[in-house]
Amino acid sequence: MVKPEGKKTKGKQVIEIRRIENKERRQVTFSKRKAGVLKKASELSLLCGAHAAVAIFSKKQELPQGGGEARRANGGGNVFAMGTPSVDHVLRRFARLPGDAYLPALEYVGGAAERAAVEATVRQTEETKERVAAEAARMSAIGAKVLTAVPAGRERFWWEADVEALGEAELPEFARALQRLRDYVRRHAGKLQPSASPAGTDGAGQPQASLNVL
Amino acid sequence: MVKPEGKKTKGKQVIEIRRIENKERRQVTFSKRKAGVLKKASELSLLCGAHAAVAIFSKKQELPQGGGEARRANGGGNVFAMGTPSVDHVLRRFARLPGDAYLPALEYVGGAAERAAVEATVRQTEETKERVAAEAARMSAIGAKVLTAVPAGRERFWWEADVEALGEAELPEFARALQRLRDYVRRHAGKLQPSASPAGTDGAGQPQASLNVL
DNA sequence: CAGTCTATTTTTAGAGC
DNA sequence: TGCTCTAAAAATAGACT
Repeated sequence: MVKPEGKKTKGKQVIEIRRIENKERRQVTFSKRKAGVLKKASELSLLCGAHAAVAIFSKKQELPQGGGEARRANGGGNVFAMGTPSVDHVLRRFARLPGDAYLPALEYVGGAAERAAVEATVRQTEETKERVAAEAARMSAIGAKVLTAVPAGRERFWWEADVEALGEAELPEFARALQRLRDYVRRHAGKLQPSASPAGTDGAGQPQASLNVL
Repeated sequence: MVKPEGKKTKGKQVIEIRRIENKERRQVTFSKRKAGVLKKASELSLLCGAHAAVAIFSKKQELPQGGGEARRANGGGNVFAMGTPSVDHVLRRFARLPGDAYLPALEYVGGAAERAAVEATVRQTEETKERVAAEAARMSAIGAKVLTAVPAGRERFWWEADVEALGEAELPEFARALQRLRDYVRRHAGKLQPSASPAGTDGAGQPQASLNVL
């Protein structure tokens, strides 16, 4: 009988599903599982033709009672990721876009179409901010909003602003703005009679683009 | 030697990650994997203390070129789910809230806190719509937006309105509203100097609640 | 559809590069 | 952080209830 020579590793161990206190282990687990969730989500999307989006922030947005400046300074560390419609797992390889400077810690996982669109627009920089915005708006419901919570820093588009920080500083006014939009939607959602589209003066650019975003 | 008696099942089979054509199989897989993704996401959130949100729509939002009415009529079939911060897997059991009538096809997976808040407000019905809205706004960046894309029907709050349908019908005006909000954010995001919070007249309700939502 | 029950396929904890 | 490797834990395709 050959001596078993012992197992090389202990293999996957059972762990309780509760906050991992060891910072290092937590970080490793975060990376691994983040990838896992994204993969699963994209597979679900692909397999069942369903819209799916995932957003993951590396650290809880605790809002340390007004540490805005500090937060913005420390690099944000706001990891983030999102996926939409179908998505080939391979796309996850494209963590960074060419116009990387604009999308720092952003891990992009999206439909090839959206991704290409964003990438293209990003290249055109400044003058196309509006178009990028429109593009983002056309993305999945979550997608757009998510793009809104990218870590802060300079040279970002509005939709990349750190909404967190903004919330801390401009909460009152921002809340009011949000309220306005809310009211607006509530008002129109009520009499939502799919009549012929008012064929009005749109501001989005693309004609009947599907605006499935708030 | 005992006759193996043959295996009872073929066990998990390998499947290609591409759209499952068989509608039935697709539906089953959807259910199973949806649960899987949600679980994974909540575990990641719990294990690493990260904000995580998942949104899954049962059917791709293809927007059949103006089938608004039809879409709203056929029950939408718009399954949806979202998760935030921590989340005990058990919470997924609470697929339906007491005030179920208001949250039909909504599968809720969220922090105990948020969930409780929403549940409570939902119970107070009509007169508390505003509070529910505020609550939603206080949820994770994605959360709020997601709540916005719930399947259509009657007796829903604005944030449950079928933004898809709305987009088709009111696109122009809606786009303008969105644009306004956009401009607003862009304008203030620029001079984002984390000064002392203006301590102004908020409209959200809870004092320094973290408004990490667009 | 939501569970149940296998037999397998996947994912991943742990340790190291 | 990103990979690699291994062994064991989880997820899940398929078939049924």
